[in-house]
Amino acid sequence: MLLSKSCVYGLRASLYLASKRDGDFYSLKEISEELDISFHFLTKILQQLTADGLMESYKGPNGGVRLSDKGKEATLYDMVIAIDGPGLFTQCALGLPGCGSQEPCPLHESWVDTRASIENMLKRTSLIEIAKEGKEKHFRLTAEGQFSWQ
Amino acid sequence: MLLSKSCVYGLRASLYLASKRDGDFYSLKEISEELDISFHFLTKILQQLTADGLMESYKGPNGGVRLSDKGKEATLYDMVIAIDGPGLFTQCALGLPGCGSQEPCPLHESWVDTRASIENMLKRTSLIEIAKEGKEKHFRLTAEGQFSWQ
DNA sequence: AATAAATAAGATAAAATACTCTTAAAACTC
DNA sequence: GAGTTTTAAGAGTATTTTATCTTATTTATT
Repeated sequence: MLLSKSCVYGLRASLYLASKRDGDFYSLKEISEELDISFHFLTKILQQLTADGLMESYKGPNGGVRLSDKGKEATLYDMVIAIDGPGLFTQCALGLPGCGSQEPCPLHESWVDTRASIENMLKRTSLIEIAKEGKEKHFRLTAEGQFSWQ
Repeated sequence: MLLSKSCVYGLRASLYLASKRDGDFYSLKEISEELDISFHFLTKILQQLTADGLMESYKGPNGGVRLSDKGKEATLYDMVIAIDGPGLFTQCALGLPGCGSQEPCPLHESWVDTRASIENMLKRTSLIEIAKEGKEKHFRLTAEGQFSWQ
């Protein structure tokens, strides 16, 4: 798969938050239940995003997580980088270290373009914009479609 | 990563064979040494490609593997399908089952295009053609560049 | 101050992927 | 036909990814 499961869960949770009221904290329990993601696993992933400054968390009753100012401007690309790292956008399709225009593998030239198109797709729009569109068009964010943008 | 390691090893071995004299069998030992891939692991992967009809094998002294007629016309796409399966070209970027134009996820429309560009890149040229270009331009097929197209 | 609700963090477990080892089967050489 | 070389196949191990469980720590409420 293109993205790890951690990354996909992180993206879905990010879109969830991007669709909610700005500034409010949403509990991990609620997010994990609505998006049907393992609570503990999601906790780990969002901790990473919090450590990266893309989210903010607050402990205690009525605590939870929300997008930080940085997170509100972030794109899918920023989230992918924070969770899966830059590998997808830098590595050789054949896994050869140091592959580049200097010492290319047979796929290098084609792959550079394809890689860029993946990168551009993820960079194109901010989470907030995607969530806005998702809200308008009632796009899915879960397998069973149980989540509603409200 | 985009492709599994099995898949990358399979592609590299396929390009190796595509660059060699048509019809000759090349031993797994030789391939694994030249391409710096674990012998036993490579064996498994090429067995898969043989079972799939993309390669032919011959046992005993002077035995080995070679591209079948089907394999000679194959593209990288065919090899990827044989090893990693069609998931990369069919699955939702957010992993949602049944995601499609009927019930799209927020990334669906963008992802469909990007996915197609990956598919087209892999379908564009046959192994033989890529190997021919690699030979002409001395492209790398190993980390250290020890392999030579000769 | 005590209790409860929530995230943080560490340890553990399960599953998938990557890799290795051993034995069998086929084909050649003598 | 005995011995050797090679792929085939199955079992076993290691590592990484995914997921769970347990114990802190922080904050609010009473």
